[in-house]
Amino acid sequence: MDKTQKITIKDIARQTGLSKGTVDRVLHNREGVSKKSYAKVMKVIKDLGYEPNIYASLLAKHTERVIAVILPRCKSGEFWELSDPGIERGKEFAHNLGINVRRFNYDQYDENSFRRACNEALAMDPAGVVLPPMFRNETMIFVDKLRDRDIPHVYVDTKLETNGYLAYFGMPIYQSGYLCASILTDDTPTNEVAVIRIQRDKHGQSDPTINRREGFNDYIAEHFPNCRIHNVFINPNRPEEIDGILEEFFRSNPRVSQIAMFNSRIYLITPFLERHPEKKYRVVGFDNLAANLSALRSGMVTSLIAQRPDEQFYGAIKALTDFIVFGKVPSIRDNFMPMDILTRYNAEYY
Amino acid sequence: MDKTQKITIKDIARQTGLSKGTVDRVLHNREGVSKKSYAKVMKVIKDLGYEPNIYASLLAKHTERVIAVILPRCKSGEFWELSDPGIERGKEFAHNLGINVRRFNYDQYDENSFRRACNEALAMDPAGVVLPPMFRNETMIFVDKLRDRDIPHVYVDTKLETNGYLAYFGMPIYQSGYLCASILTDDTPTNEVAVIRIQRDKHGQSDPTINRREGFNDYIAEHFPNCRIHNVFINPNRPEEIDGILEEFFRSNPRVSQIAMFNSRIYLITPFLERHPEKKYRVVGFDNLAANLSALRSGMVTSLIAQRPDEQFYGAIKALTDFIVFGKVPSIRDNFMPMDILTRYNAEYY
DNA sequence: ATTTTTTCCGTTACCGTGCACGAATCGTAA
DNA sequence: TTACGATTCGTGCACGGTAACGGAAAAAAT
Repeated sequence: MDKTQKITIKDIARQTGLSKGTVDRVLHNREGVSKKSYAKVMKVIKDLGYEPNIYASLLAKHTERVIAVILPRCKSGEFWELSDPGIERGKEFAHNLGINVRRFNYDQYDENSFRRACNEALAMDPAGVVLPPMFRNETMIFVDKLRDRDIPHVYVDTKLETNGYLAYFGMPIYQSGYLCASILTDDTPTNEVAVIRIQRDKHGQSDPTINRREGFNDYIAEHFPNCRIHNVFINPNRPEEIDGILEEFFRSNPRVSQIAMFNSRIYLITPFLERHPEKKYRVVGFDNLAANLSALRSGMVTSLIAQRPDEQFYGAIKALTDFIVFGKVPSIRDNFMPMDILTRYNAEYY
Repeated sequence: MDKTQKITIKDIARQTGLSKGTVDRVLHNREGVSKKSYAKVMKVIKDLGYEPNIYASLLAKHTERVIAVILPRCKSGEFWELSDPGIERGKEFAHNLGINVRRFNYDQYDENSFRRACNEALAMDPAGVVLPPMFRNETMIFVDKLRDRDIPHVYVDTKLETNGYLAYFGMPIYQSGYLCASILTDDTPTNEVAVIRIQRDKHGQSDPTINRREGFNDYIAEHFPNCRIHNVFINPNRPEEIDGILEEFFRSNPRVSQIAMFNSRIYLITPFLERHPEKKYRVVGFDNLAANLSALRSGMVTSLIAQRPDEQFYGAIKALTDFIVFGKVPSIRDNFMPMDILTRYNAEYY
């Protein structure tokens, strides 16, 4: 308890017969301290269990420190917007400890714009960086620069298998696919399922849905080896085509009644679903976008699996702040967020 | 941004032609300030957008402030233990803002012990109190005393319909029953379900399972009006009887294959379930106790609905701290936690 | 008008750290 | 021994706010 008066630098100075200036030098590993004094101070610090007073420290130190958060520009209704509240909470947390959080946005389909955002962040000489590694190569280059300058960084969403990162906050992607399959089939015998996929020209971006699909396929293979998985491709840039494709597919495969989608755009198929309420499709998608939630509420979508992007960013900023201010290395390096199962009956509380 | 130098009380003193002492008095509503000066200071504070520096404040203020958390003694493996990590996180948060969190425990079946804990807390002259209102009457009396002393309090878990509380953090209990029914039936036609209930001599305690049962019954009535709900009573204090009761019931009701339980003790029936793996019961319970989780992993329990008791306490302590330190009144007074649906495939990430 | 009381306000000494400045001490070479 | 640079260390102010102390001004009482 705090019954005993808190130990201060002055106490240590007195105990060692040195001055607070010297104690301060030891505490910050600054040069100009003899080995003997250094050892003496360290010993007393340990014996007395000294803990610095952060208020006093923050008050006396007037360097502006900033954490850079580099992420795709949040378009309204899209995935990255979900991380917003988490960033705000992180900002508040960091602010209480004297650190500003600044965001650097880029176009998630434009590698150059990503590079620009990174450089912009670097120019601020940040005390730490949070980013999802959207473009593999550019991220590697950027992270190397950070390492040169001793700037810690934390990955969110996905991570790179480099080992310089301080922490990672994301979802267990493979398992999310596995979970998706278990919900879709509800563990009851299943012969055919449809997976709606998105046709896209690759840009060297990391694509978490690949991993997720593996988990899905594995679950199906393990539990229902005879189940057939149909792949249906749609193109979000040609919304007018989608309905036709779906109509066509489900007309020729009338026995398929379970539908999954591995990205956040399950809402794309709701118009189709709404035209076939009698079919009672079982539909599982990902992420609690507003459009997805409304499909959930109306009963078109059965379940959504949500990954708390906000918690990811909050966790990342908090971990970075703790490291910068207190020197605390995160006890867990790879942090997996819970996968929330949302149905129409619990969605409104998320 | 913080480009412009932060406004300090010295700035305000200069602007108003008064001294920092007076400004300080105004800021804390202390007496001894003329109306004229008061108004002048308030105006300048507003004009310049002054925000106090909490570090300096915390540093200069040497009063020990404490938040009292009054809750049942956490027995290992029982419900209240789940709130522990949340209290710890809250403690850390509060600590960063110069507030200590102290717990006061009592026996959850003993009203006198609850009263003693309350008085003990009161004797510390706390700056705020967090408590689940376990005993209605005693809580009312206690809360009245708090109000007399202007001590804010926050309810967790359940709330009383008094209106003196600062905030409430809990789960939507009725809806949790509704959700439970929807998961148990998976929206497919159902004729019979079993609800395992606990026989207990009432002690004037609040019993959230009543409300939950209502939600459950309503869902069933709305969706499957012909479904029969069997009530099976067991007594946790006579564990040796439980198996016999269950065997007996399910022998005479062989068509019942869906089981729900509204308290946190679904684990009580796993021995029975394990002896009948061929029946493939669909089982839904509440709360992620260690014992429940292991039943989930082994496949005996289908789903658990968890209510994040830790988040409740964290939220409560945070809200109280924000109120005490910054005077912030919570933007949302009644805060409902998400109801997490846990299955064997996502449970390990909670 | 003078004294007493009350109201109002400025001054000042902190709180615990950070850091710049300059002084003391040490080692080494002339 | 003296001189001189390099180390090592102590001193003191600053950070922004708090609150006790006591003095000045205003109001009330004599």
